[in-house]
Amino acid sequence: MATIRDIARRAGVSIGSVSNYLNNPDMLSEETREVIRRVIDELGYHRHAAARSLKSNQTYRIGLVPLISAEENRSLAPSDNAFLEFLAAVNTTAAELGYGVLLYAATSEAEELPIYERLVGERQVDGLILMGTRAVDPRIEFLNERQFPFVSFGRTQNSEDHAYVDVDGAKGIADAVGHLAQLGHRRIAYISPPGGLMCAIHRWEGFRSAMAEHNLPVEGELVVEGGFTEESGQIAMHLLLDLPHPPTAAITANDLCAFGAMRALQMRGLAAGQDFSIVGFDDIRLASHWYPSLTTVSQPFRRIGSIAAQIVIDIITGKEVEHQIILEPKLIVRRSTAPVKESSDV
Amino acid sequence: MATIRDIARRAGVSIGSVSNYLNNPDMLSEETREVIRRVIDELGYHRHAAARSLKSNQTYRIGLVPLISAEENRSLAPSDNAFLEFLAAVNTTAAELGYGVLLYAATSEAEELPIYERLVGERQVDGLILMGTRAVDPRIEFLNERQFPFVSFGRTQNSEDHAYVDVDGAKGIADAVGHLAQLGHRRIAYISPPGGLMCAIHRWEGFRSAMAEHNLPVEGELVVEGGFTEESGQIAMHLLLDLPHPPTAAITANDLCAFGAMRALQMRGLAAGQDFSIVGFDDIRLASHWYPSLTTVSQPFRRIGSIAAQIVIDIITGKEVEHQIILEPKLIVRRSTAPVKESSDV
DNA sequence: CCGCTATATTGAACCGTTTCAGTTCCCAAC
DNA sequence: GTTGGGAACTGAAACGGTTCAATATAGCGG
Repeated sequence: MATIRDIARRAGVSIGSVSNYLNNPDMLSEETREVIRRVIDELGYHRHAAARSLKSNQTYRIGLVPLISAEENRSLAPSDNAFLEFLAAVNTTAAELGYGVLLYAATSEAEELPIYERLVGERQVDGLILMGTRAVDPRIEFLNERQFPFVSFGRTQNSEDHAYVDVDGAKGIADAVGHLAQLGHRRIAYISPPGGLMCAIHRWEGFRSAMAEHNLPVEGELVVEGGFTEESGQIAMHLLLDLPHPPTAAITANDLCAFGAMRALQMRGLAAGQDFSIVGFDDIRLASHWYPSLTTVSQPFRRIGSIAAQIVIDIITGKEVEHQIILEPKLIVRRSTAPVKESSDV
Repeated sequence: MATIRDIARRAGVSIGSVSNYLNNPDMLSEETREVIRRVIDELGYHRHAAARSLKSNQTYRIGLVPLISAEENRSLAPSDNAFLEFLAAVNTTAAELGYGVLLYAATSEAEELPIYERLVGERQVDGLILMGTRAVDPRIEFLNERQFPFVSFGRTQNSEDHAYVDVDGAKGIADAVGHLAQLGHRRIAYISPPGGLMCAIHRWEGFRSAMAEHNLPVEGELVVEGGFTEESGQIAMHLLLDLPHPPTAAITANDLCAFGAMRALQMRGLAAGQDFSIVGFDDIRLASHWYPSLTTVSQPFRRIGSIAAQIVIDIITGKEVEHQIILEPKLIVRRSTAPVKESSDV
């Protein structure tokens, strides 16, 4: 395969000029550029990425370490459309800016940190995008300490010292509570995201304060820790329906969880959207196609992914821009929520 | 950051020994190994990936170029769970074998080939995994010509000369036809995958021959080209229901398409699984959670992804193994198919 | 005690870029 | 006609590994 030397020889110029053609074209005269252009075309020359990286310390790659559950059950980086939308946007925006996305799978939480250490240590990527932040996140501590460029989707306890994009989960949940309150629901259950996650903390805060604002009591038995899977929603809903004095509505961890909850209702002969109101989170594509269609808090995953890629590349290239962005989610009202039925509210 | 020379100096050995420690540890005496191990631990040393690649011509990365529609409408590399499952498996298996997965988004078909040329030309990856193969696929022609390691998910017209994993789509569709025929359906519609795709050809062959086998006529008006999206299914189904003599069942391009078709039924007051039978393809997770649950041809995406990664890495490392694998799909019968209703079969 | 083999270790050369100090050339200014 | 300065171009050195021919050392039989 052709090297920069082959091009130089064939074009009758020095390797320095060829390199300049590739990196600082306006240092060359138009004639020289033209000659080099022709030879490069002729030979179908491409720069050797590794050689370039070695010398320039840039890989033009950003890394992403998804947590993939081997057994396809409860995973924090949910194996669902939300992640896919996010990834698609990251990937598209990165590609537009000339960056590839390196994926390195972790199959358990314990594997994560070593993978980050390797990616950073081997200089496989110029920057990283994290997801599923915990309140205290060892990955973020590590990257901060190493001063490695990164951005997280989600905040942490100490978010002032790193770049992030996040959705105002508190507001999203508060809107959901408001919506249900307006429909007359008083016994509103809350199926929370998995404990360690920072988003669980924000959302809980939103739930708590919105309930207070609407003068609704938060009852311990109506608060359950769920997960981002159908199964978790199903289990949680069964639990709630087994209570002596069950709720009339539930706000769930995400849309998949909501689907599971709806399934539990169905199994007991209850109709979601009639006998019981369900609110999801995420607004994945199927939410609107579900039956009944799902009322849910919409997260703009494509925008989030695009912004995350943008930010981490800005950091890499040393551009000074806003690095801490919180987007507004939006409550999408559909058919899975309805006015409370007197009968069921014993 | 520490280099191999730092390690060598500090351990009192030559750089060659350190390199051997990393690549051929049994060339060293136990004592030397021990000393080097300690120093490496102490300094948290990792090999510089680019330097390694430059000399050894190996990147320990495999590439994947998903076709991502910017406007999130009809895409060949469908933005749905099927792809995600596949990707998760590729990524997991690759990681197990020490490979990362480099994603480079294409946002249009025209962009694809140039991206492959760059990835190969710049030696960004050691091998590639393709998806959504066309009957005559320029990407495959290019890679074959360059003798670049790759495997495709899906066959082509000339599949003898490249490695692939595929599902026996013909058999899957034939099974679906058999199932519907057994339920008494005679007017079976077929909503096909997009035209250029090789899988469309195989599946069509399966449909045609299975219909013949069951002595059912294939009527032109009951065959529609669809796509891998809900929208396409909805449109196609409306088309079919507008016919003077509509079908009683339909086999669709994939599960999303089936969901769209079911939605069209619903909009006309027809109940899928009662008034009309629908068969999907893929068996994504939501198929079983849908209402009514979807009868569909199950593709083992996780196995496919895992095998694809395995094969391409085998090719890269020069291992001689079976490189052309066809997996059996499996018809999963659920509630969206039922015996034909006499009334609707005018 | 010598030569021989096997094992362990060494370090220079090389991979293909980027970078930068240095050279050449040309023209404007005095 | 000399000088100074800028634009265009050159090529050696460096990036951090891997590889391999050469060397050192140890062990052993005769």
